[in-house]
Amino acid sequence: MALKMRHNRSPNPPQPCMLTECMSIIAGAWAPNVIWSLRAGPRRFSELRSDIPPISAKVLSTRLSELEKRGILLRHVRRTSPPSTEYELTPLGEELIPALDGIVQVGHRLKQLQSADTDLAGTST
Amino acid sequence: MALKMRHNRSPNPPQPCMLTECMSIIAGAWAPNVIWSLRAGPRRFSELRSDIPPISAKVLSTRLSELEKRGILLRHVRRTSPPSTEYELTPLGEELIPALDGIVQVGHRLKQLQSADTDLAGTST
DNA sequence: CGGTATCCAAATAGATACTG
DNA sequence: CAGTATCTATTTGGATACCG
Repeated sequence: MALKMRHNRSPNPPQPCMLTECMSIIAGAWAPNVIWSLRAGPRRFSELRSDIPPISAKVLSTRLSELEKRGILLRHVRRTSPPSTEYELTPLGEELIPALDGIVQVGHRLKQLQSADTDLAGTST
Repeated sequence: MALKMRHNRSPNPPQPCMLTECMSIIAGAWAPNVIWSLRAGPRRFSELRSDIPPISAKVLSTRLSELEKRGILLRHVRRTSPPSTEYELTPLGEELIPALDGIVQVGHRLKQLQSADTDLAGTST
């Protein structure tokens, strides 16, 4: 019988493919920034470009299409002159904000740790 | 004071570079899977390879080095014969788990939504 | 303004072979 | 077992030009 389960070493990773697939939502260097820029409300294409300085129109356009297709954001075109387009997070998209925030928190502490290390290295001789 | 605050259109994106930098912790296709596989306790190199099926030794090795350097995990070498190495999340690394989990939750609902769409499309004629 | 098309550069990943 | 080295393939991003 397969009852000789080890207390650790559990060969029980819950679908790594699922994780990979979910992570692909925010894949690419810029998707998280797009979501982040939209967290406070709708933004237009050129506003997003200013929010996220070195992003090219092509990449921004590509990311926006993908995120729209996945249901993370909505695109709203106004046929004014000049034309105007607004992008806005869906409720589901908004749920990604806390997750991104969590990662930023960890990143922040990581930097503090590294500063502390440097600090100690400098004072220990 | 700067009271003429616009209710939206706020030109106030909190350091997109910071977000980008933090996100780079989990950059690459496999880093999240590595962290995920370690969430239940220490794992050895070959165990991680089995956990995350199609990962090559080179990529796993690269990711592990990066994550170790950043302080997300610890490497513990046992000079036994044959040699054995264990990888383990640091406390900071463990803090990434809830964030990853949040993303997975959203991904999961996204899939449900898409199934619902398909379902409706099939029944509406 | 809000994109798309094309071409090119850089980063990431995979396959294979080899080492301690 | 636990990697590293090398080479190549794929993906991603950037620059520029151009269109509605």
